[in-house]
Formats: sequence, structure tokens, C-alpha cells
Amino acid sequence: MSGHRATIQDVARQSGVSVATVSRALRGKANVAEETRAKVVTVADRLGYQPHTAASWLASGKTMTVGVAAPYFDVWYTGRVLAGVERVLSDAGYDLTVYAAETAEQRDRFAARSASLQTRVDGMLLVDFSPEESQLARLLESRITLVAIGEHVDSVNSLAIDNVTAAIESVRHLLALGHRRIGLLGTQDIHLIESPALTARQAGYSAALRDAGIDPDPALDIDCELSVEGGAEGFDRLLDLPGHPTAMFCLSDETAMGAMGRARALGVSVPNDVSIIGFDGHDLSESFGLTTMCQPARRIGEEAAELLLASIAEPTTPVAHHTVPVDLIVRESTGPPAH
Amino acid sequence: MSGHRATIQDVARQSGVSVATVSRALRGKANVAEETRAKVVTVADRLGYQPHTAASWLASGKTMTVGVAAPYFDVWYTGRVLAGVERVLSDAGYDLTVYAAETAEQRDRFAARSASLQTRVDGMLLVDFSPEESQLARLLESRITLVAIGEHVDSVNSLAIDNVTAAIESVRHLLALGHRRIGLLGTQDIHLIESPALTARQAGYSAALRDAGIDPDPALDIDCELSVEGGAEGFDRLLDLPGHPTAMFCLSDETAMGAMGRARALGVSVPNDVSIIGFDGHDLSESFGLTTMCQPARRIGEEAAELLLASIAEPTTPVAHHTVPVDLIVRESTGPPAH
DNA sequence: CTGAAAGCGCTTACAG
DNA sequence: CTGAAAGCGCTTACAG
Repeated sequence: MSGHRATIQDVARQSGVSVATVSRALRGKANVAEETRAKVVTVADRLGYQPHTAASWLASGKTMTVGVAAPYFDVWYTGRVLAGVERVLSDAGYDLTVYAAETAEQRDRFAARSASLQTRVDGMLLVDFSPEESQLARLLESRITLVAIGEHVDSVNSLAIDNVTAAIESVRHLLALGHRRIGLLGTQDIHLIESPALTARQAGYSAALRDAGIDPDPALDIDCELSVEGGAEGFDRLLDLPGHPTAMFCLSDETAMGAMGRARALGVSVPNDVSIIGFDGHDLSESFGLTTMCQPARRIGEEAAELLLASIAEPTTPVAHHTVPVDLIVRESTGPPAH
Repeated sequence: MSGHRATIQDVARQSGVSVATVSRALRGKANVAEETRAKVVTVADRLGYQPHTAASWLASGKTMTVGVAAPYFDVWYTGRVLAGVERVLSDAGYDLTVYAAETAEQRDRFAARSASLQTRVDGMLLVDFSPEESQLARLLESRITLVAIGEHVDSVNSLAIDNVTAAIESVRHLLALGHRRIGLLGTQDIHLIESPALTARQAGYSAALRDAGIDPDPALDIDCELSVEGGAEGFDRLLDLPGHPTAMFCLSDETAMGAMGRARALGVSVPNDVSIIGFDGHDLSESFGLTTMCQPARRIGEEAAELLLASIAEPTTPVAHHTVPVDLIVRESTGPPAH
């Protein structure tokens, strides 16, 4: 009414019952006379009453909030996962609080807050965030319900693709076309933050080559940023190499499309002069004619959120690691090497 | 220690002071003996004490959390804005809670929660979310500190580009090249949720045409989705038209790139057969050689967050509307019509 | 500089 | 089915 928030006291007073009854009535608990409930609801509506968030949290111990720690909210993969997570959570009545966790410092700060996060969220999603031992220890100690996305973390529920196998399959596609010198683009975060997902893809790349009797050439490992710009820059670096590769395996589609854009600008023909393969299944990969290893990012977000909700509801469920299938989509950006 | 969270009581007991002093010491308030503070900090560290989130909120009235309501977290623009917002907020010690607000129903649900949001966040960012009258009323009534991004909302601080002028400039570029039949792609959300930003761009499109003595042809207004897929579909629809346009103004870069991808697949030459211009300045627009109206999405997010923090700190500041400049970048996707 | 006390606004056994 | 009361864990005037 008159400018200030209505409290449960106001509702109680105006409906002539106790605050305990108001609480029960409004939260749909049993043991409230239908008549009483109707009266309380009417008054609450009229006053525009909604419970004080912090007061409910404090009294009930539940926050109806889930946190998600992820790197780079402006990257396609993260955005997709986030959209999936958000849909499932909001359907279930949960709010979503986001935490940037790309740099080592951010991750540390995040883990250091574990104790207070425990009282801030009911559960936490970790996207491409493989905590260091000390970070994991804090997180586990705080007993926050956790689900890891994109990486298998010991003693934590997780949902991820098999990056090694996916990378092997990608590189084998290039090998089968006849390529022998295959570059690797986008390994910067392997060195910067030891991203396990990327490290696994790198391992798959090496394994596939070795399996074909080829020794991975360190000179072909380009540690450019995993981004459009990084891909463009990496493409240049790879082209400058004496005896440049005839194919490039890019660790993300954004990197791959950056490389293709650079090729277009330079008049380098894809795939005739150089084949390019990406990783993600980005919306735009089809428009680019990009061959890519498709992962269902949005679905991953949804499933992870469902897993988290289930494990919030049933905290004793044993830890499980789920693997999500991927799918190689061959398009025009890959072909046999020239001559 | 022994499995359970340490409370301020534990710290008080073990450091031999009152909880009031612990609170002051840990929150860096003045009027605490340096010696006392040191002791308290030591004990708190040893116990891994961190304040209970809800208890602080309830007692202090501050949540150190900001909310952002935005449509489509997996769209480039939203992701960029979000990344900018996140950076500024986390630097300032604020958390970020996200609310999806794309459908009319989501927006309604969101506005209906105003009273509880007031106790959940210290301020709120509204991205491309021009509330209906009743929604705005609730929001204002709840006295949440608001900043609108992308659209000017009456009686709310805002930060936006000038969509009308930007669209006029885009279309004039095509007119100057000699185009007379210019299609418009991506107007679906104008009809679905009356997106004011898109409506403004549409208005600019019409104004530029009329100004050149051309009557906008409703048949050239394609209400496809503002997305890669939508662009591809819209491209087909436009091409199927008898006497199809020689140029297409796409309301987002994703739409434009979807259209370009379709052109590539069909063997339609851009810009020789048809010119395409986008809107956004998407990372990949350069790789595509796409002419586009560039808006500094990340910067917009950062500035809006700064604005919000300032107005949380100084709630009495008068309402202001800020306009952010845009920049037309001409690339290869636009050229003179073939005739 | 420090402590005792009130208060923030709910939820939840516990009685009845 | 309902109410009185304790308790959730802090912060913040108010005294001293």
C-alpha cells in the first residue's frame, strides 16, 4: 500500500490469523483449512505480499538458486550451455547466478568463497572448470552439491563428451582424405589454464597421428587463442611455416571460422589449398560449410541441470559420470589435399 | 573443523570478543583495535569462517547482487553484453543473477516477482526488455534500481544505440550503391513481442526508403526469426518473390550470415546477385566479409553496469538516457546491383 | 574501542 | 487446523 513492502506480519494482521498460518497457507502446506487459505491468499494478493528472500533462506536453509561457474560467457559453447541450464532451472523454479571462471585467479577467488557459496546456492554447475586439488578440496569441504560439465572430475557428478575419441575421429577424417601434415590450432588455454577438455583433444590429435605412423610436429601446434581472432592469427602462423600443413584441426568452430575468414581474405582456397575442420557444431558452421565435430551444447546444459536438481533432491545418490555422444558432420571445408 | 560451518559465534568465542566486534573487524569497519582485528582475522581464517549469505542480507539489507533480465543467452549480442556486465560487477564485488526474458510469459512472470526481487538484488539490468505498462508499474513500485539496456524506458536510466538512425544509415548505404528494391529480414519479434529495438530499425528502414522516394513494399518484409536459421529461411522466401530484391537489410548479423550461408549453398553470388547488410558487428562478420552496423555490445554491458552501480550508490541521481555511437563497417557483402 | 541487545522477516517443530 | 515461541546468523544503533 503506502510505499513500503508488506511483510508476513501485515498479511497475518489483516487476515486475522498468525504468521505461522500465513506461511503455511502461502507455501501450499497441508493442514490449512481451505477457507483460511483462501482468505490469506486474497489478503496477500491485495497487499502484493511476497516473502523476503533472505528471511526465507535463513529460516528454511534453501535458496532455490543454482550457481554456474563458467569461462567466457560470450563464447558460443558457454552461451548455449547457459541457455539450456537456464531453461531447466527456471522451469523448476530456481534462479541462476553466474560466476566467471576463466582465469586462474578467478577460479581461485571462486573456490575461496566456497563456505559462503554454500549458503548462497543449493547447488553448483562447473563448466569446463577442472578445479586444482586445493580448490576441489575447498569445494568438497563446503558440501555444495556439484555437477561438472565438459570434464570428468573425481568424486563429482559430471557430464561430458569424450574429447580424446572425438579428436581422434576428427583427425582420422583428415588422414583418410590423404593428409599427412595436419596443424593444430587453438592450444593457448592448454598452456594458460591447463584446460583438460582441450588437453584431451590435443592428446587425441597426437594419438591419431601416431596411430597413422606420423610423429606430431611441435611446430604445427599453434597456441593461438580459442576465438575468431585467434583462428585468423593462427592461420597466418601456420601458412608462414616452410612446408605448411595441408589441413588444420581447430579446437573450436569459432577458431576454425576465423581461419576460414582469413583464408578467404588471402585468396587461399578451402579445401583445395588447405582443409579446415572445427569442433563444436556452431550455428554458423553450416553457413560456412565447415566440417565439424558436433556436440549438443544446449542439451548438455539441460541434462546437467536436471542431474543437479536430482542430486539436490536426493543427495545420497552415488557419483556418476555421463558421456554425451558427438557427431562428425562433414561439409565442404575438408577435402583431399591438392595434386 | 568438525564437519559443520563455523558461525560468527564460533569466531567470537574463540577470539574472546563479542560477535559485534567480529562483525566489525571482518567487515573492515573503523573503530576496531588493530590488535583485536588481527586476532579475529586469524581465528576466522583458521575456522574457514565466511558470513552466512542470507543472514547478512537480512541484517544489512544489501545483497551485493545484481540481476539481469535478457532474452536469449545464446545469442551473440546478449552473450557479449553479459560478459561486459559480469566483468564490471565482479570487479566491484557483486554477484550476477540472470533471468530469461524472451517470451511474453517470461516477462510477465518476471515482473510479477518484483516485490521479492526487491529483496533479492540491489539493482537490475533490463536488456532489450521494454516492459508493458503494467509490468513497468510493478517494477517501479518495487523501487528496484533499474537500468535499461538497448531501449529507452521512461523514468528508468538507460543506455542504448539510436536504432532508427542506425537503420537509416544502413539502408542509405544500399541506396547509395543504387539499390531500389531492398528486403528486410528478421522482423518476427516485432510481431511476437513488439521488440522496440527491432521496431525502431524497421522504422528507420522505411524512413530511408521513403526519403528516397520509394514506397516500402510489405512483401519484402520477411518476418523470419532473428537467427542463423531464420536468415537462411528468409533468404529463400525473398528469392522466391517475383522480382526479388537486389539487396537485403538483416536485423542481426546472425540473420545476415544465415542468409549468406544459404546464398553460398545455392550458388547465389554476394554481392553480385544480391547485397547483404547486417546489424551488430558480430565477431564473425569480418570472416564472412559482411557489411554491418557495428555496436559495441561488450562496452554497452560494461557501461550499463557502471551506471547501475553508480545509481545504487547514489539513488537520487536524476534519470538519464545515454546514447551509444555505432559504426558502419563496409565489407564485401555489399556492392552495386548487377542489372 | 567494545559489548549487550534489538531487530531483520521468515520457517518449523511443538503443543494444543 | 492453528498459535506462541524459538531460532536461522548476521548487522547496527546505543551505551559505556
